[in-house]
Amino acid sequence: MARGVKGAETRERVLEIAQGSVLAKGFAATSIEEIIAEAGITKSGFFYHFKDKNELAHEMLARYVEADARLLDDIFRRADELADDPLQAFLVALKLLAEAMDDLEGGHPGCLVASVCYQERLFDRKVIEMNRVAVANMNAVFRARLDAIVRLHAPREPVDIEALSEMICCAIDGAIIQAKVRNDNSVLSRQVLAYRAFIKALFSPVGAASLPLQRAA
Amino acid sequence: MARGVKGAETRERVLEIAQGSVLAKGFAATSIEEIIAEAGITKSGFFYHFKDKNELAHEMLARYVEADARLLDDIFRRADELADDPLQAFLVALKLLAEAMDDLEGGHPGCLVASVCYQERLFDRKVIEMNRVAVANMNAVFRARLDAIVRLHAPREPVDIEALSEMICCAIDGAIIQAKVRNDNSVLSRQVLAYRAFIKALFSPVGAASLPLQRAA
DNA sequence: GGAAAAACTGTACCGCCGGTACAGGAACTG
DNA sequence: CAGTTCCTGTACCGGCGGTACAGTTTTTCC
Repeated sequence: MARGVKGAETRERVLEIAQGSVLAKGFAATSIEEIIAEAGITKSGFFYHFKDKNELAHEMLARYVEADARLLDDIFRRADELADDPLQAFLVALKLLAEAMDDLEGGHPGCLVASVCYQERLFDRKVIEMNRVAVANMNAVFRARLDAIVRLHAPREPVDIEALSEMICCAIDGAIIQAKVRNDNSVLSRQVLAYRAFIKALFSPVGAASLPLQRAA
Repeated sequence: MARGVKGAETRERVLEIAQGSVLAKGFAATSIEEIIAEAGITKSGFFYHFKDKNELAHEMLARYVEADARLLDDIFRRADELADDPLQAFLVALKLLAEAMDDLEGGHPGCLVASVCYQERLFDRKVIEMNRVAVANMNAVFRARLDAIVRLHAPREPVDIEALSEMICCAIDGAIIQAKVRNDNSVLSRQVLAYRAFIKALFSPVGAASLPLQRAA
């Protein structure tokens, strides 16, 4: 059962190709024949790695979710190195996140979580549940940061931390959609920075530095 | 060529069924056979109304976009009746929007614009372009409102009106995704109200009434 | 009320593709 | 060289989108 390295490479290649196709056409329209053609393997080879299309979906989402969580983790870790105060670290992290969004060549390819949720009837409970947990974890990360902030900084106004925690994921998923529909890659970082401005306005002491909401261009 | 009323009813029924299926499974997985079974017509009947599946997609999106635009228009018209000042009218409209979101039985069924954008390779240019125009128009409506506001009210902080205009659509589309994934119908109105709080904080004079960000429950 | 148009039904068929099954072979690994 | 991993080749099934077309019922409108 010891997995070799070559098999893992093929799996990874297939998953990457499948993900691209799913984000562009949806899961049902993503044909196995097309995947194997691009991956340079045969149908039998595909079914050696995945027992059916459901398993492909499962592994694909698991891979995506893990990569996404790692990315966020890296950003917050880096932000913690750069700032001591929770609020400052959060603001730094959001800036790093915005920069990461801007660095995406050809725009963000799309959020698999969103894609799955708009095709939920196609997937089994395992996949749906994985999606739910992924979003919950994502929210929890931001929630923990905001909880830490309110412990040290009184908000200018009474504030619903849950709404604020959800808001960034909403903004990102919504911004990906706007970016794709309008073919404008700048939406993503702009919306992250808008959220950042909201946070800054809420928690910075009155009379502090002005919001960086003004657009560069 | 005089279109009868019965034909229009059947078309409408088919489009409604198709939309539900597309939002739950995606376009490719939405089989014509399933639609006609639910609509109580035959395959021949379907192809009498739509020359192919592409035409179904086109009419479905057109219908959705029109309904959405009308809904927004109604809300703003009502808000204009209730308030004279652009800022107050905008805040009223957002509250009405949040209430409308809360009144949806069984949660929001999903945004067809988002669904289409996550399956763009399935549709022809006409459909893609319709999607683009729909989002652009939506943004323009909010943009016009915000422009009117800034003409009368100086924002507390320098502000990127474009980011702010996009933000509400991003929030809504993102909130629909979160609501679906987490099976929590409260996300939508909460995010609309969070956006409203942001607007209020930005444009209300310093020292004004506190934000209604605190959650009721 | 009757003609014309609209709104379908019924049947038969094609081709593509997802999916399955299974036998066999190459390639890496110890 | 033996055993496992990693595939290939072939054959086949069923479902579905889509087409074609003749016939039938229902609605509309004069």
